[in-house]
Amino acid sequence: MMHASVLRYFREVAERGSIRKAADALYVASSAVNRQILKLEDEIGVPLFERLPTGVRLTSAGKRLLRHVRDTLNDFERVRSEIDDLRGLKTGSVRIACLIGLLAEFLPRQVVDFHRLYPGVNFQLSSCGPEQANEEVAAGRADIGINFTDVIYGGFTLLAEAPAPQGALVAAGHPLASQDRVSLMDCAGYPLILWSEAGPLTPYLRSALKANDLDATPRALCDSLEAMKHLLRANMGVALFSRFGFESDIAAGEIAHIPFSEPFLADRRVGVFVPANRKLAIGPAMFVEHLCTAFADIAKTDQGS
Amino acid sequence: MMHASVLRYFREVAERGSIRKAADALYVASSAVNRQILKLEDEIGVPLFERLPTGVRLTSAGKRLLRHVRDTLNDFERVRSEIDDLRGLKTGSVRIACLIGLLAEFLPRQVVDFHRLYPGVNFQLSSCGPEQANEEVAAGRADIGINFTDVIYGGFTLLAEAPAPQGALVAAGHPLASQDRVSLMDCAGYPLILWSEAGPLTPYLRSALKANDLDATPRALCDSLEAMKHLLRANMGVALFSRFGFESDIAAGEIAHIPFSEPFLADRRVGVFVPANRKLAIGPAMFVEHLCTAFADIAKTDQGS
DNA sequence: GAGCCCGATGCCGAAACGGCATCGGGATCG
DNA sequence: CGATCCCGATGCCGTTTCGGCATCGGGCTC
Repeated sequence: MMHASVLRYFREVAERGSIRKAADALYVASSAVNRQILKLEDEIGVPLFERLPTGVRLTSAGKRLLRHVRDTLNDFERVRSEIDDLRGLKTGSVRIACLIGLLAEFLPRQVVDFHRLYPGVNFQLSSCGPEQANEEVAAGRADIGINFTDVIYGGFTLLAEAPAPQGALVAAGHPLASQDRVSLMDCAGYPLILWSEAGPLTPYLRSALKANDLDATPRALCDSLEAMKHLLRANMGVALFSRFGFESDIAAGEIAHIPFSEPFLADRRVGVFVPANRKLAIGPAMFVEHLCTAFADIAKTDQGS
Repeated sequence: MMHASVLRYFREVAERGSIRKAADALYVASSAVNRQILKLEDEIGVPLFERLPTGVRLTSAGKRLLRHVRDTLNDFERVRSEIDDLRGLKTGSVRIACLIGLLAEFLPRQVVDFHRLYPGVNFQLSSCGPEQANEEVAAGRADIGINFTDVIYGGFTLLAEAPAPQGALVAAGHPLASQDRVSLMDCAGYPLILWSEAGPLTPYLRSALKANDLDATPRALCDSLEAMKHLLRANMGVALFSRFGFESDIAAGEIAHIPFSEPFLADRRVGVFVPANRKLAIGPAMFVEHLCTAFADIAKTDQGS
């Protein structure tokens, strides 16, 4: 028992007005209950019961304490069943609208971690562009959103954020791979592998290309991270992305991520958000806490580097 | 400690993020703290901390539990200090506006009982007629009122009530003393000892006197219970009152109380009331609970007879 | 006055707790 | 790359606490 048994003893005695009756109901000897009550009164310093010939009755101090004990035990029961629900399989699902980059590696890792503790929770992961994520959450099609912080405006609560520097992704042998920083202009000189025709970088990219009088047609346009990785590994060109989604390839040394030198690109951040004024069910609430610590880890690691 | 020490251990570990640090702060061996945490996790059935090389960190279940533990310990501290305040002498006073009858014997007895437990609480007892008691409380000059229930109207909360049958008080040897019931008319035939010129009974009394063509002048008019008792013991006449205020003399056999046969007089009730929507300080709140149990005792005793 | 039920208490074995020493593993620093 | 440090985990043991049993004294009931 997490809570001292004297709490249950006290409550039972208070409710039955008799130490012996309470002891019977608790399946312990009345002497044990009696001693716990005496010890409790000694600790509080005030009699909690008045002794009548027919049993005991709460004093005013006892009544006050009983409120506390009831609240405590009831609240504990609630907490306990909340946690039990999570561990078991009674709890519904957590729906997350997430940027494709974090959906690829980061989020599944978090889901796996969480699932180890709470195997009963189901997940629904939707990949979204920065324009859609907010709407998915606002429309109630997702419980939790992950998006760039600069587009998380009113109506949402930002719970955690972490740096997500944009940069160039290239194969290990690519000329850019050895640089510390690259500018958009640097990238414009190479064949490009782009996610889609219109991403958040597109306007800047177009102007950079136009300024250098280069062809605006990317070498490859694909909406699959896996395909993109293949193309990158084959040195087909330069992709523009955050490092999320490529972490394992970067760690393996096959792909390099070089942050942009432009601050407005290098300083982008991603965050976890939920609708303001919507109370999360217990499953999403627990997972969101898990997510937040993961984000805090990213932020700390990044700060340290 | 009323609450299991594991609560404090858990909170300390959660806040310091380290079992050893927590153990140092708690002045116990780290192994003891560690074991309590392990046992707790075993009971809950879910890890509460993730173990990092640098210490521990709460899981989402742990965070949920921490909220509960914090609430519990904080609330307990509050309850404890409330009770301590009462037992000690830090708490202010309890002001009671009370009908003269209950102020004489009943209320002092309750005050003495209460004072035995909580010697730090001071009292201010005001004797009031039925017209004044409500006003004293409403005006904030008293925290608690005791009055006839039929004049406790809106704006007050009636917390407890008990029968207060009105009747005739006479010396032991008086002709009425042997009767079970008396009517107002019976009394009108004897010299009267009245509290004041205008009490709640006055109109009925006057009409009874007038109907019998008797003198409306009472033999004695006095606003002191002590004086009234002396006059009664000397067989100076009949007093009209509830038995409250004369209990010891009745028990001693010197004075007799004969309830009225008229239901609207015999069925009068007195009650404890407080202003609706005013939060009582802890002292008055505790005393009012004490009072309520005392009233319940009266009601029960009376019902049994 | 006998019997009954109440809480309180002495006694004893069982269980829980805390302290000490130690282990193994990851982080850190020279 | 190894020495060191700090972390949580664990085996061992003395102490404390807890619960069960029997009993006591005091009101209440019949």
